[in-house]
This record gives sequence, structure tokens and C-alpha cells, in this order.
Amino acid sequence: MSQTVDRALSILPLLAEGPADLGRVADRLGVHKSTALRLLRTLHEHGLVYRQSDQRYRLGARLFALAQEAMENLDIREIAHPHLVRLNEACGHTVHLAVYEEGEVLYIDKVDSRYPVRMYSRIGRPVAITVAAVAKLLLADLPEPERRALADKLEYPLYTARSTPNAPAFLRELEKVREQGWATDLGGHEESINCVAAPIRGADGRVVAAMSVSAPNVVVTAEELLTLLPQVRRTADAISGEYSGRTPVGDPE
Amino acid sequence: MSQTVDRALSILPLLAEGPADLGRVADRLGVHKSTALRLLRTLHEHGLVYRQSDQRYRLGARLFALAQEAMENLDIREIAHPHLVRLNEACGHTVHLAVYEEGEVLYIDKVDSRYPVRMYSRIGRPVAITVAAVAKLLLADLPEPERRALADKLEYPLYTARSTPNAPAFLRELEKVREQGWATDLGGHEESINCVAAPIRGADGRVVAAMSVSAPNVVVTAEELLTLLPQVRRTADAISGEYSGRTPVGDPE
DNA sequence: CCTGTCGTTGCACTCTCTGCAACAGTCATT
DNA sequence: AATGACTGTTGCAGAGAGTGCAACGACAGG
Repeated sequence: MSQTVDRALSILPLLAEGPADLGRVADRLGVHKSTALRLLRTLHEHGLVYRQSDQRYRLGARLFALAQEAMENLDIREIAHPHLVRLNEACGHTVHLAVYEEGEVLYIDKVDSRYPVRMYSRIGRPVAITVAAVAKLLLADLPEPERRALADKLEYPLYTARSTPNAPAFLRELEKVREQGWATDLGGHEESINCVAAPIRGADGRVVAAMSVSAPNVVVTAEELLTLLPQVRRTADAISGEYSGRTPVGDPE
Repeated sequence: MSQTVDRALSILPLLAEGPADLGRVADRLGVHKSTALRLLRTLHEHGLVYRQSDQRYRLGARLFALAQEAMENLDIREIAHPHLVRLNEACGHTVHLAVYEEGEVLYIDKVDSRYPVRMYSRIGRPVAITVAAVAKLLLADLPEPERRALADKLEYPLYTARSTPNAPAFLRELEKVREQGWATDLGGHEESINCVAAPIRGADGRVVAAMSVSAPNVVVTAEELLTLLPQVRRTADAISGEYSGRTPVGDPE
């Protein structure tokens, strides 16, 4: 909608491919060098690009800070966190929280028994959207046309023999998940890792997030992990309640 | 330099504070609502901004992807990684790699013995710049005026009794680090954690990155950790050599 | 010393962004 | 149900801002 901004922002993914000099940026944008220079300067002032010693530009440090703050500010994350911790303390396994956003699924929180601190390990990386249990729940709730369009657009990498192979299989799986209200990933991403997941819903019933418990085969079998399902669902429901109820966060007076 | 882009980018830190609606964004920018709307739309098209169900805007998922790619593309990181892994295998402790960029120090790689996979745990978060051993090395190499200006600008939080208390003390510490060519953090950030760090230099002798080994008191005492210094320096020097020598990465034919 | 490349600047032109005002949708109130 | 207040959205005319050009400066290589 805004040409100048559009051009400036197009520089970011371009630089994400690797450092580039002024001429290259101008070429790729299809604008004059002087124009590219001014755009880069503006991006630089805001810390989004950095000029390294060989004069070439690359993405800047401010991006990290912004990405961090973006995550901190998800209110669902704040509400969910204590519940995730509690579940983790109860069962001892890794607990994940994920959201869907315009074609992508992101982990936004994770609690691991061995490291009680928040870990942003996987966050921001492309999630294995076709196999992850939380992804299935989030996509299953999309409106039919959007779901179908997305399923067609996706790649279906065969991480393991149990990975979802193609769009029709994926859509069938989503349908199943939609009906039963929970999801699993049994060795679909990594041979020895199983997950069981449950949806978190907003006041209108739409799925706003999903959470999962993951554990390797060597610790608990898939069957044993499935016995945790009720506990996972209770936790998810508790978060849903707090989130949609707009509970005024304590203040018990 | 470019007003439109400048305004658009100013929206990002604004949204980093928390979600905001159109009116609020327009007010903070000091522009008409329709202007803010168009800017937000452009940001939205590029995925930097997301419109949540209550119509308010917040930072978008693309930021995560960009931040990730920005990190992947640091060539020093690529070169250093195998060296860090080797050092980690040899000594068993956590190994960090950090760079300086316009007032900030960032961890860009980390190898932890217990989790052999790459962990982005702390990356992107503001580093404890006044106490971290790697930060001292990176700042000690800055040109005198820049170093002084930065030291004056910083906050000096007292994480522990051994934290650097103020600018003069910090500048003295930097001078010492500069002369000896290595740095430590002995309980300055967390009471029980010690670090020893060495600089990585480019072809021109400037410090381009710094690496450190960290371990809690309960595993090794500070004295024992210091015995690793020669090993850390050798690793840092090896990385320096490969980085500045522009070694054509193997190909032994 | 010349010639090529690359980044930078000043300037005139005009294209694009801006702000206004009017419209549409939602919600709460009467 | 109608009213009002609030928000987000659109079309439009004016003008301010961004654009491309061309010339300059810095640097490296021959």
C-alpha cells in the first residue's frame, strides 16, 4: 500500500539471504542506487540493518530484541506459563505452547524438566507443521477453505516413516483431530519422540493456542504417554477458562 | 532520512511495548489515523505486524524468521562452531560465542555439554554487558572515545556483590582486559557462575567476536576454571586464524 | 597516471504520501 | 429500536516527500 515502506521492507528478506552491497540491493529492488541508499540508511537508524566492516549490509541486532519482545507480549503466553510449569512438575516431561499465525506455527513457550528456566530453544524456527501435534490442532480449527488452501501449499517432508506423506492424508488427520479434540505425534518428526497435545480455546470457542507434552520412547512408551492425556486436557481447559473468562488475575478481595 | 519509512519503522518498537489499536498508533506517531492505517497495512503485508482477533496490532511472526536467518548468516559463527564443539567435548563446560554491534553485545552461539544440539536459549536477550567476560573483551577493543561514551551511557545493575558498580570501575576493568588479552567474570552476574573468555580477531587485529567457557562453582572452582585459559585462548586463536586467513574451508584435494 | 567500480550528494521533477471529511460497522445507552 | 459515540475504512485534491539523474569523491588495479 505504501511504496516507499514496501520497498524498504523488501530489503529485509533480501538481506536474510546473506550480506549484500548497495548495488546489489538496488538491483534486486529495481530502483536507483541513491534510492536504495536512503532506504538502507533509514533501516540502519532503526537498527534493523547493520553495516559490516566491508561496507556490505546485513540484518541488525534490533531484530533480535524485537522478536524477543514480541514473544513476551503474547498474553496467552503469560496466562499459560504457570499452568505449563505446574504440568511439568507433575509429569516431568517437556511441555510446549504454540500458536498459529498466517501460515506458520510457532512455539511460544517451553518448559523442560531438566532446565527449569524458560528456554527459547526452538522458538522462531519453522515448526514441523505437517506432523507436530500442536500444529494439527491449530490447523484443524481453521475455516475449511483456508485449511484446504494451506494443506495444498505445504511441503510434506518424510522425517520418518510415520510422517504425514501428503495433503489428503493431512486433511484426513486434521478431520480426525477436529472431531476428537486432541492430537498426537507418534514418532512422526523424530523416530523416538512422542507427543500428546490439547487445544486452548478463546471465549468464542476458536482454538487460540495448543499445548503438548513430549517424551522420548526410552523414558515412557507411547501408551504410557497417552495416559497423560486427561491431565493435558485439564491443563488446557484451565488455561482456556482463564483466558476467555478474562479473569482479573487474582485480587482475591 | 526517509520520513515514511521512518514512521513505519517507529511502529515496531511501539508495538513491542504491547498490542495497540489504530488510534493509539496514530497518536503515538503524531499522524492521521488513515496514515497510520496504511503504514500498518504495509507492515502487515510483510508479516512484521499481526492483527489479532480484537483488531489490535502486535508484532508478527516474520520477525522471528528474520532474526533466525540474521543469525545463521554470520560467517564468524559458521567458522567458529566446530571449534566451539571441539572445546566443549574436551572440557565439558558451556561454551559461548558473542559479538558486539552498535551498543549491544549478543550471544550468537552456545554449546552445552548436556544438550549437544545448538541452543538459542539466551540469544537475542540483552547480555549483562557490564559484567560478562565476552562483553569486556568486545568493549575493550572499541576506540577510546566510543568506549568512554558507551560506558557513561550504560546502567550498572548490581547482580551480585562482585558486579561492576559504575563507569570508572568498568573502564579500569576494560583497560586491564585490553592489556592482558583475556577476561573473566567471577560471580559478577550470578553468584555461583564463573566464566573465562578470549578474543577472536580479524585480519586487521580488531576483535570481531569473543568466546567464553562457563561453569558453576559446584562443578569446578574459579581456580580450576582458570587452568582452562590456555585451551580457550588456543581455540580463539585457531578461529581467528581461519577467519582472517580466509582459509578456503577444507577441500583437501 | 589513468580507468574502472562503488558509495555519496544536490537538485529539479513528479509521483506518492498525507490529511481531511464522509462513510460504514460495532457496541452501549436511552 | 433508535440514538450516539466509538472505531476502522475509503476517495480525493493538494503538496510535500521520495525519486532518478548526473556529477563528485574515494579507492583499487593495471
